Parts: sequence; structure tokens; C-alpha cells
Amino acid sequence: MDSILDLLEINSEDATQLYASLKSSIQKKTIPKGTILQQQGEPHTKGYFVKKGLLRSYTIDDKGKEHVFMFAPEGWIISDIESQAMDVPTELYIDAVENSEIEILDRNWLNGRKIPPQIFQSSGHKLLKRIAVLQKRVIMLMSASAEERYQHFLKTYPQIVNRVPQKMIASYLGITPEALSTTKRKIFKKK
Amino acid sequence: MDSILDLLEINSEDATQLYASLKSSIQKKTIPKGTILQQQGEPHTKGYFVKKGLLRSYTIDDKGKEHVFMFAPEGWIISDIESQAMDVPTELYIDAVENSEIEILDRNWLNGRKIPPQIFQSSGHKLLKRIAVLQKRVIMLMSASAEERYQHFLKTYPQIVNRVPQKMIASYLGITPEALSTTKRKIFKKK
DNA sequence: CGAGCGCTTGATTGAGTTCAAAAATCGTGG
DNA sequence: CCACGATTTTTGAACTCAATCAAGCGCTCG
Repeated sequence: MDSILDLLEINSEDATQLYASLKSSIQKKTIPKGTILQQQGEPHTKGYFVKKGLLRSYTIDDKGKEHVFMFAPEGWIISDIESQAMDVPTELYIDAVENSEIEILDRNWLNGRKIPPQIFQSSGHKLLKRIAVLQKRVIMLMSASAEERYQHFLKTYPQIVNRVPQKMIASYLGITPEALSTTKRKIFKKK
Repeated sequence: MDSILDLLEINSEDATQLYASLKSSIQKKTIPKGTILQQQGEPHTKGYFVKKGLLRSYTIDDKGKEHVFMFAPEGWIISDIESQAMDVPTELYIDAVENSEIEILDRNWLNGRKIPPQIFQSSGHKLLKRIAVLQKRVIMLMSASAEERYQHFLKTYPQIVNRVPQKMIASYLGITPEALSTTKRKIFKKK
């Protein structure tokens, strides 16, 4: 686990609101597909608000294997919350899956001092939602088969399914691309 | 840590304020080992602050298998954040692993309306930490072997290891009790 | 003090991985 | 806009780790 900011997923309405309160420290950027915004080991994580395009965060384990932690389409913020909350170097890479327009929030973007209470309060609810998503993910990883996980992913992230390579979805689900391919064939046969 | 109020790490003035806003809904209880506080399917979750003892939350999947989601020793609050944030019936059972003294917070305990903004802000950091823990857990579940997970659990929760049955630890790690037994044997042989 | 629960051990099974290679798709330059 | 090389996806076979099934041991607590 590299950074705490990557963990945060908030929706576009709230992100827009938050943006207004932070604009002084915001830096806009247009980046091509494949751009790496942050790498494992960097001392601090930043927040990346996606105006257009798609980012993802992921770790690379000691065997060199990638594990996608989250995707962030338009209107989302992606960051490494663990790095931020625990004040440790980030464990997460963040890169662009598509050509993207982003706004970079400085490393204190989630720091209470910078954010007006009423907005923090509303973003507090976002934190709860983020916890809810992670809770569900943990339960899925512990108890669900590859097929169940994929079905759940289809339901939960229909807007992402067709925009990212299969191998990244497989990585998000915690299985190999080969296993995902087999799973899809099995699902298709059922129908 | 004597009370829920201490968990929020707030000064006495704020504490008094918060206490006033919450006391109507706090209910103290002493419960024996095995008491089930909340069951899957109940429309609302509550918050349980552990003064003494140990609680856990878990799901039971369609094959009847238990999956421990978290443990809560002294000073922790346990609840179903997903149920609360998404306003859906709870998926989690919560019960007592040991005889425990608890304070029960009504189902709106995390609701911003009830809590003064400056206090909510301080608890915001706690939410971030909780997200950080879940982030780590997801990454462990995706990338680590049974042995690595167990080693990580030993490091992270030394205060819990000797207080809960092996089968619950196995369940928390996402493996069977048999596999945990084998894993421990392997670790022991190494030394 | 014995019945049941929890832990361990071993044998078998199975879902998913690894490895290899072919088929499909993508993207870039001419 | 096409063509060709690179990347991604699929398919298949062999293998691996943990799950399942089954049996025995040892504690505890009723």
C-alpha cells in the first residue's frame, strides 16, 4: 500500500464543490494515455480529479504482478488514502487508461484545515460511501467466485467495462486474464 | 478509554456538546459471549462502542459459510458502514466473541446532522484511517498468499490473535481453518 | 467425567494459475 | 485508408494451492 489518497472515490457533484474551495492549489493538465502520474515509493500522494478520461491506481507486487486497486472515470477523484492518513510513502501507482484532462490537488487536499466545514461534512458522507464500496469489495474477495465477482463488476461499473482492457478488469477482480476469458465464455454459454 | 466520547479525541467543551447531542441515544449494556447484537437483513445498523471485551462482524454467504469482516477490541466502534452510507439493510451480523461491556449508538450516530462540524472533522480523520485499513486489506486479499496474510495479521493485530478461535482468524483471512493450520505448521518449520 | 467443540492431519478434489501458442484487435506510419 | 507489427484476448494442457471431505486427538465446561 503506497499512498492514502488513491483510495478516495467521490462523485462529480461533490468533487465540483470541493474543487471550488481548493482552486488556488489546483493545477490543470492534459495527459496522454499511459502517463504515469505517481509511482510506488513517492513520499506523498496527491489527489487527481478527472475532468475527462479515465485513470486507475494499482500496486505491483514483489513478483512483478499488477493489481488494479480502483478506476476513476469522469467526475471522480483518485488518490492514495492510506498514504495520506498514515503519512507513509505511497504504495500505489496512478496512470491514465485514456487520454485525460485532470486537475491535480496538492497533497493536503483532504486536510481539514483547507476545507470549509460544510463541504467537509458532505465529503464526510463520501468517505462513508468509499468505506462502503471497500467493505463490499473485501466481502466479494473473501466469499465470491470469479464468476460472481465479474457479474458484480458488470452491475456496479457498467460505464467502465467497455473502456478498459480485459486484463485490467481481471486484475481488479483478483484473477488472471485467462480465467476471466474462461469465466465470460461460461456466462455466455448459460444464456 | 472509558466511553465513546474519548474515541473522538475532543476537548471537554466539545465533548459536553457532543455528549448532549448523543446521550439520549446512548445505551449501555453488559453482554455475555455469543450474544448476537445485529443480524443480516435488519433494516438499520447501529454503532457499538466496545468498552470492554471483543466484538466481531461477519457475513454468512449462500453456502452457509461465515466470513469475518472485522474484529473490534476495547476502544473500537463496530458497525455496518455500508448499510449506513447506502441506506440499505445490513449484510453483517455482529456478535460478542467475549463477555463485553458496550455502548450502543443509535442508527444516526454517524449522521452529520447530529454532530457539531468541528467534531465531525476530527472524526473524519478516523474515517480516513478506516479507509486506509480497508485499502490494505483489499491489496492483501488480491496479492498475498495465505502465509503472507497470516504474517500480516500477526503483525497488525497482536492484541487479538490469542483472544479469538483459529477458525475466526482463518475466516478473517479468507481461508479455511484447515489451511490456516497447515500454514502455521509451515511457518513453524521454517524457524 | 464424558460429550462436544475446536484444532490438527492426511487424502482427494477442484477452481484458478501458469505456460504456450493461435486468433483477434489495435494503432501507427506510410 | 490500408497494412503490418504489437498488443490483447482466447484456447488448451498441465500444474498448484487451497478447499473439501473424513478421521482422530485434546480440552473445557457443563
